[in-house]
Parts: sequence; C-alpha cells; structure tokens
Amino acid sequence: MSGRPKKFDETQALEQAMGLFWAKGYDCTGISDLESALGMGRQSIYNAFGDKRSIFLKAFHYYTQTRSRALLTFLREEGSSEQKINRFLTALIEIQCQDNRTGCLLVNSVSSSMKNDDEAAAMITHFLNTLQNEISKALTQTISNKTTRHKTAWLLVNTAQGLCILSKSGQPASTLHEIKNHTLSLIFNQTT
Amino acid sequence: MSGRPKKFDETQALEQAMGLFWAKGYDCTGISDLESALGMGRQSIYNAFGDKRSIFLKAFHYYTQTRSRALLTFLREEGSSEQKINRFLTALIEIQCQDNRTGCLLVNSVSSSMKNDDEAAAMITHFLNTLQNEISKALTQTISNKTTRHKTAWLLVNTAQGLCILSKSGQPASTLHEIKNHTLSLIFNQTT
DNA sequence: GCCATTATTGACCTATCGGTAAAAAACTTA
DNA sequence: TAAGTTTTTTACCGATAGGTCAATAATGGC
Repeated sequence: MSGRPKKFDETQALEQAMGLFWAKGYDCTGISDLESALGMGRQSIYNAFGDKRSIFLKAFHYYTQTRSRALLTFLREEGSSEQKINRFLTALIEIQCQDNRTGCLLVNSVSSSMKNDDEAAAMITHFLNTLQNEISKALTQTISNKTTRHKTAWLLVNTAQGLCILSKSGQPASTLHEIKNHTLSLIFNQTT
Repeated sequence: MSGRPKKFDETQALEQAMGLFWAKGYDCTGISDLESALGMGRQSIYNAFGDKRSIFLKAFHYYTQTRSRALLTFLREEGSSEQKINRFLTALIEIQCQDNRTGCLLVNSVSSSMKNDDEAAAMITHFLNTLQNEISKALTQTISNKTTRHKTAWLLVNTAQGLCILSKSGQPASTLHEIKNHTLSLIFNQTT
C-alpha cells in the first residue's frame, strides 16, 4: 500500500464529470472530453472510476447526493405547506434558468441510452419516489386526506419534471414562474 | 428525368426513420441502423434525404405532422372544456404507455444534441406554442378570463411534458392517470 | 539505497462513426 | 438497340469512439 500519490481530488473530479454529463449528455460525452475536463489522463480515469458507464453512475449518484438533495431541503424548512412547495419550485426554476439551460441530469438521463441501464433506472425510480415522499410530507399540514395528499404530491413531481423540460426547451423564466404560481393557487387557493 | 425507379416509399421510409430516432434518440441512431430499418442502401438514403441531420429534421417534421397533430384533434372534438382536455391527456397517456416507453420524440430531442440545432429548436418552440394555443382554445368555454386561460394552458402544456418523462422513467399507467385526473379536478372542480 | 506498491504517461488497439466516390443496374425516350 | 437519366450497390475514406498495454514516475517501508 501507499505508492505514488494521486494528483487529483476525487470529489472535484466527480464534480467535473457530473457537469460534463449534465451539459452534454451521456452519449455525447467522450472519454477525451472527460480527460480535459478532469485534467486527468485516460488511464488514471479508468483506474479511479472504471469504465464510462461506471463513471456516469458515480457522477449520477453524486448529483442526487448534492444537487437533488439540496433541493429537497427547501421542502423541510419551516413554514406552511404552500411556502415549502413554493420555495422548492422557485429554487428549481432558478437553477433551471441559470447555467446554459442544461436541464436536470436526472431528467436528461431518461432520454439517454442510460434509460436502459438497470442500475441507472433504479436510481431514477428511487429518487422520484423520494421526491414524491418528501413533497407528501410537506403537504401534511394542509392536506389531511392521505390519498389526496398522495395524488397531489405526484402531481407536483410531474410539474417539476415538466418545468425541467420547458426550461431546457428555452421557455422564458416568466412562463415557468407563471406555471408554478398557477399550480400553487389551484392547489392551495381553492377559492378564486 | 425518369431513370431507375425508386424501390422505396418515401413516406414509409420517413415513418421508419422517425421510429428509429424516437426509440434510440438522435445521437444513438447510426446511419447503419437507418439502412437496415429503411431497407435502403446508404447512398440511397443520402440521395433521398440528405445527411443525418436532414434525415432527422424531416423525420421530426413528419412526427409533428402525424403523431403530434393527431393528439391535437382531441382538443377540437365537441364537448366541454374538461372533456376535451381529458380526452387529450388520456390519449397522451395511452400512447406513452404502449410501445416500449419511448416517450415523446419532441421531448426526447430536447435532451439530445439536436437541442443546440437552431432549426430543431425552432420546431420545438413552434409546436409548444401551437399546443398552448390549442389548449387555450379548448378552455374558452369554461375559463372566460383571458390571462387565467393563458396560464392554465401553459400549466397543461407543462403537465403533458411531465407525463412524457414520468412515463419514460417507467411509472405505471395508474400513476399517470391519477396525475391527470387530479389536475383536471383542480382546474375544473374548484369545489371539493 | 532497494523493493513493493500505486499513479501517470503515451502509444496503441479494434470497431464504428458520418460521409463519399465510382461503378453497375433499371428505367424512358428516340 | 443505343443514349440519357436516375437509383442502387459496393467499396472505401479519415476521424473518433471506448478501452487496453507497457513503460515511467513517485511514494512508504525495510
């Protein structure tokens, strides 16, 4: 044990790989792209992370543990159900509209060849369920009926996915905010 | 004029090309795949449709003129606004849940390298606007306020996009129907 | 200083990518 | 039947894909 020390920081490398897969998609990201983005030689990449699929899965997992998880915290901050959902969707829209409209890595991956990868598919399903569950929790204060809460949570998951696509397709932030606000008013402001 | 007769039917070839791009995505569809799917030699394909990008754009246009347009007709059939939207979303879900969960070619393309193609992007934007407009028309009977109608239409466009992603990510048809029904009840059934 | 261990470097592999060139085949017209 | 036109066939091109091999460099322990 303990040979030549690593030149790279593993987390930083994952961050770069994630960014690349996020921006270019799994299928359009080449190992050469990763070499220059990570500042690592090809063999070092393979030593550290395995083949392309493994690199993606690790970067994908890193994405859920950082980006996705960060969004979920908005659902846990104190406040009314409407405030929680509002903060969550507002943050989502803000993220979606900065960068270069790269969308959500999770959503993007559904339309890549990774859709047919069992491990990736399992991670996607797992996160969708987590998201639905967290939204459902955030709704408990306002929606007492369990099945209504369940359905509303899935509706909001669906809304979030749609916003990612609409953002990536170039819709202005104002449109996305209108969708968000109108959704909130329909759910929480039954009158008017 | 009039040399060797074509062996292929142009529309049928476009149908196959569309199916291939739909199922595998732009980036994972090779010319070799097209050769076997269309039953045409490489040069014949290039003669008939141009390079890969041109083939895609023609197949994509064909998709909007057949599949997408077919869906829009549900918004024009007679009935209440709720019936129109319901029929539209029901048909969408049915289509999404048959086949092999290939999603919507339009939505898929947003996450392909064609996202950065001006012509493809313009077609996507154009269709989204058309869809929003058609939904808006279908809502006139029920929602008199113009800006509310406008916002509701965008919300439904967003819902449709979300359903395509959730379907492709493997969610059961029952979940999609629940989302649809709950959305409808929120929009049209303000009481309860 | 030498050895075992681990990382980096650079060359290399095969397969496939999108695209092209030239020849052969099938038709119409004369 | 011969000429002209268009499509199909077959072979090929350079570039790049993902992945591997062998040599070199840098460390800790003895």
